[in-house]
Amino acid sequence: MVNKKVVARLSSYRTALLRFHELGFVKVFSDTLAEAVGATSAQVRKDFSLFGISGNKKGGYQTDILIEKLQSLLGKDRVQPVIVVGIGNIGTALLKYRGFEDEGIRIVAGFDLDPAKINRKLKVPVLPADEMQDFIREQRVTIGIIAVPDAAAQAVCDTLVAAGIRGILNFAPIVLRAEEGVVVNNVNLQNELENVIYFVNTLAKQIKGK
Amino acid sequence: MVNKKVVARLSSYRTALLRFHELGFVKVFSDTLAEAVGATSAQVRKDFSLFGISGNKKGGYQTDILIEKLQSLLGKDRVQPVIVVGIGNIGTALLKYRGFEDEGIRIVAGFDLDPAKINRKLKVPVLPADEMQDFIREQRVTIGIIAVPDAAAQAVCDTLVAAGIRGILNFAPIVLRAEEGVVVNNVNLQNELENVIYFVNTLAKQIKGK
DNA sequence: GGATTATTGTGATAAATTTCACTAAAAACC
DNA sequence: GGTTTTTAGTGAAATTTATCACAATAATCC
Ligand SMILES: NC(=O)c1ccc[n+]([C@@H]2O[C@H](COP(=O)([O-])OP(=O)(O)OC[C@H]3O[C@@H](n4cnc5c(N)ncnc54)[C@H](O)[C@@H]3O)[C@@H](O)[C@H]2O)c1
Ligand SMILES: NC(=O)c1ccc[n+]([C@@H]2O[C@H](COP(=O)([O-])OP(=O)(O)OC[C@H]3O[C@@H](n4cnc5c(N)ncnc54)[C@H](O)[C@@H]3O)[C@@H](O)[C@H]2O)c1
Repeated sequence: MVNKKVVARLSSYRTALLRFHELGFVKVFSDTLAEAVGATSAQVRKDFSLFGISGNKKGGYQTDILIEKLQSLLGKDRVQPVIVVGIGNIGTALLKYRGFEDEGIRIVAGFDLDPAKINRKLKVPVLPADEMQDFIREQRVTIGIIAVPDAAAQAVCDTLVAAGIRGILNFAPIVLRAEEGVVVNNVNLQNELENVIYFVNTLAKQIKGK
Repeated sequence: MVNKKVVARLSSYRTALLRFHELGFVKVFSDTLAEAVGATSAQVRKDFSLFGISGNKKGGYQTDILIEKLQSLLGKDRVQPVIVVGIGNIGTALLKYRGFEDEGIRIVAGFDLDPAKINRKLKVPVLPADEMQDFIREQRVTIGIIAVPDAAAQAVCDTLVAAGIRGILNFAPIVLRAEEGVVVNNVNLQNELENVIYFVNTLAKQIKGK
């Protein structure tokens, strides 16, 4: 019943609400929120009802209470430690990004095979890959990001899962196999770009064709 | 009828096929392909039938012909020039990534407001934002990637569209408004991570609850 | 305080997407 | 050359996801 898309919308609602809150909005209506995230008002209400979130007939939803509930649903009530494996282009971008901290996501370490990438002095240290398993166990990290080349991704996945990682965000363009109970979410940037290219090309053809 | 998800699968089929081809596979079956991309064989065949791609009863699909057809559908028969706006963490990762070139995606320039980021000498030059519109028009670029802070994203989007960009891959966590006919695809990394966190947390609860 | 208005909450309905399950045809086998 | 096997192709069915539309109700107005 609760699927990836609904949860993604919850995240978007939350992001939008934080902005509204900052702008001083005390309450917000389903259609305001819908507009902000590109959905319909009925969908906003349906989504909320799915999680037992209710507002006020007339009067909408109280911004701070709503934020509170979404925070809790999305696990924002405590800091989530996350590690990044593969400190190349993408891995570095993630490590350097300052936006996660305010959102309760703390990248606690990076790992890489390449000795040149290792640096224990950084605020977010980059450690050798062979220290990864111990680190995960000791720090009880459950979320990992895979940003290694595709050929290495499955092996890294296996290692992570063996050490106790339960959720993976994967940037490598392959389908990872992991045991039941491990959550894998893929971000394939090339596919995303190709998607744009496809629709631009077909739209262009349609227009020419008309 | 043709939606984002189908096209995303086409991209995945293509990626998998290139690997199969490299491994010397001359033909491939719907269930092999399905397994490689995490789909079902019926879905693979349905997807292909949607695009008029047919194989051979028994004998499956001929790898090279299939690749050819997907290439053409995905606009790989010519190089697609792309620009990146905002050469921060994500923008830099994209500019430096070597994998796009082999895939017919050429990042032709980056743009940034910050003078410190400008460098015309690079293989992929980083240019001042105010040269962006002329560049797009002169080079007839139609695809752009937005990797600027959320507060700047809508303005950048408007500028891009005014200059002729028809498709946008957006990394900023806001919903961009663009005129009809402009394709916008959002990649929200924070949402993707929160998704993983959500499902890890709810799975953990379920297990404890049982 | 009764009428009016605005907005939620949700069953019913519709649309989209996926899977099923079977037909047809090509290849392999005997 | 006929039989068996294998796999594509595809309508039909099932499932999932989104929209509609309206009753319920709280605030506002007069
Ligand atoms: N950068 C992009 O824009 C982009 C775009 C599309 C896809 N991707 C995908 O994202 C992934 C990462 O891309 P990137 O550009 O950051 O790659 P990269 O080559 O810059 O970095 C990969 C890093 O992983 C490290 N590594 C390799 N094997 C490892 C292992 N077993 N354990 C730990 N570290 C290991 C390497 O030393 C390197 O530092 C790749 O799968 C790539 O296909 C990236
Ligand atoms: N880096 C990540 O891991 C990450 C994670 C989640 C979301 N994001 C989102 O991706 C976007 C980019 O993130 P980032 O970390 O690369 O940001 P960043 O701050 O490192 O880089 C942004 C760049 O955009 C430039 N810029 C600002 N306004 C501009 C304008 N009008 N025209 C041209 N350039 C302009 C800045 O000078 C800067 O170089 C942001 O919206 C961020 O919220 C990034």
